[in-house]
Amino acid sequence: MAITIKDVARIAQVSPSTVSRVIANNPRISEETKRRVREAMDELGYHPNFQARSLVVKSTKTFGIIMPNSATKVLENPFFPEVLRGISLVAREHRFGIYLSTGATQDEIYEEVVQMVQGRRVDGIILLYSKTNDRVMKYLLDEDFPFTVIGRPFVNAERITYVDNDNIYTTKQVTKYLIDKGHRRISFIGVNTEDVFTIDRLEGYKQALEEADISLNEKYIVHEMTMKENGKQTILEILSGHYPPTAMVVIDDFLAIEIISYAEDLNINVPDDVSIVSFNNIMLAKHMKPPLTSVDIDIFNLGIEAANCLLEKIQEPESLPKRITIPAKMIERKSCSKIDSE
Amino acid sequence: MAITIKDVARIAQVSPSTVSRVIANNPRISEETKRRVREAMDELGYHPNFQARSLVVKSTKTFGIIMPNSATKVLENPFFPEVLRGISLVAREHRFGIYLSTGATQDEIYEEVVQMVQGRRVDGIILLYSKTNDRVMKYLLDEDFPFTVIGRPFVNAERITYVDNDNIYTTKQVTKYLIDKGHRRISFIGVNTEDVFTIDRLEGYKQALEEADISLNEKYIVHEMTMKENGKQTILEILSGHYPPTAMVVIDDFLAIEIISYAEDLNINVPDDVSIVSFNNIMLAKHMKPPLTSVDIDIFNLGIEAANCLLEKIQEPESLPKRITIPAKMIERKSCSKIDSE
DNA sequence: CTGAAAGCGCTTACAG
DNA sequence: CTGAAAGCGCTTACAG
Repeated sequence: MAITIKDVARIAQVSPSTVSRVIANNPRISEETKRRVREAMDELGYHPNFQARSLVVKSTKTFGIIMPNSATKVLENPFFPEVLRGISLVAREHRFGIYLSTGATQDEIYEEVVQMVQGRRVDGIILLYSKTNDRVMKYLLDEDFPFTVIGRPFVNAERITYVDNDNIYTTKQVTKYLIDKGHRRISFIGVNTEDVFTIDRLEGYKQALEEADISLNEKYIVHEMTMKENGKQTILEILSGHYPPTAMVVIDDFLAIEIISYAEDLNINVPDDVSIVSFNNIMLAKHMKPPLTSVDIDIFNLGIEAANCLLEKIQEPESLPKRITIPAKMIERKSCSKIDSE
Repeated sequence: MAITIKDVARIAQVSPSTVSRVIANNPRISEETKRRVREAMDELGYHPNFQARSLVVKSTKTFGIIMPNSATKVLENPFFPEVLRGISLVAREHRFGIYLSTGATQDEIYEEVVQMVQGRRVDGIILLYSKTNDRVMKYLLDEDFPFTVIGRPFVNAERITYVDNDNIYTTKQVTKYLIDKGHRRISFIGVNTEDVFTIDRLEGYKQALEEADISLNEKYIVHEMTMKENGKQTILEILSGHYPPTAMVVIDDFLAIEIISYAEDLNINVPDDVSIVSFNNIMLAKHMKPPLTSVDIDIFNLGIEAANCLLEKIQEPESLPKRITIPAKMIERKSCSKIDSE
């Protein structure tokens, strides 16, 4: 059996309450007693039982982290480890633990969240994604449970604390960058009508086109799904069709790399024939051929700020919802080229 | 205040013990009573308090996962998300939760582990790495706490349940593959004397050379550290020196990609001038230029088996330690070429 | 088939 | 400055 507070009390010749107080470093306990109790704790190798403590103080000192859908391969995307690194950093500083969701479907995830909050397993929750239609967010809001989201909530944003890049603005800038290089036939690849960041980026792209008086060509917009199902074929068609795009803004570096390899199969060169900008600026981006021009969205800081906000929510449940915007920055490398106006 | 078993009892007009029994679906409770209690639970939206339950049944239904050093960027390596995906799968099936370490240094990690086990936060632990000198493993062994490691324990392997590839054998095969293609000047890049899998791979490499009567050239072996500190320079020197290697076995795909990009700067072509095999077979491997020949070590299964073993350890603490070997398989692509014997 | 009681390992008013 | 008692929300012998 594990060592309890009673064992320590017996050895130190004090009551359990006193032991509890020296653990909390209560100033009303004499130094002499503290010394004796601590000695006993060391001698026995005592460590407080966490469950018992949580039960009475009603705080678990742990963050619940909800990932999107762990079943699919989305996780190979470096977003996840990097955001976790940020969250870990602040968790560690405040001696919080991390409890991770395991759900594979939206329903499983929902069930898990309910258990986390009702079962008092965690003090607050960080949602690592934002979808257009999400029961989880609604539930958390209804329960008035402390939570924070990474990404822009599609509804009720004004009542939710979240941290995000300004995806509309950033993508508008990126698209402009392409336009300034002379491109007018620009494709957008990787929308997913369920993922809000994707919708925002598409919006930014559209705004840039509009400002430049370039009319929108629906054929230039390709959905993430069609890339997954039939990526190669799709790229082949778009690139070898009539009026092929001369530039692409691509939802993430992974997809960009995939596209580059398909283009190559067609003897289409990046950046000479098509320019590509993408998002995330993964470690490998600079080692690609060509080195990728990519937007660094500062995932690490997204994680840090989300955790900080959650901490605040937990400590001051009445604090107002807030939005934190993490600056994104395009890192210019060699995947885009100038084009002569036609 | 949250709803407790007492509230349910009151509404259903039974005692708390009875409510507890219907939660456990105890067969001795009449169907009629069960119905009434369940109705009350639904009506109130009751969910059991997890801490309270854990406290009495002395089981938390959660796995503790210990990552190496979350401070560094190691996590951008897709190993981590993929192994987690495997672990999640079995956790979910058995309704276990996942509690993640956050420590940034070896000391922090050690402290966390002690807290996890002494504080009874988890029922068992999965170590995601194996180092040559690891207090954590020793501690777990001394405490006789259920745990499993991914990787070969450097000491006490016979007393520890672990899952691993056969890194020695696999690397021997891979090196042979290069030798069979006519290479004799083969470099090994990415050893780290602290990481056991790295040591094993080096050993496999050495064995293959020995069998082929190729004498070992220490200059061909480069440490992970020197790659981190001075990677480009190192590769430049090795490749443009006297007797440059014509092939390299590289510890992982990331490093391989980096090396390929340095080689390119020197106008050294992969695979024409140097052949490269690496490990992990990341998603991107097939889209590289050239497509990478890489060993698929089946990280997903490593995770699944580690979790299964841990489950077994938890359920039958007296079960004997065992070793599970996950087959690895080289995926041949285009980063290696034949060479004429000199 | 069901209830009253004790207990899991802590914390925290209350009292002195 | 310290202790005895009650209680956090459950489970589980014990008894009937």
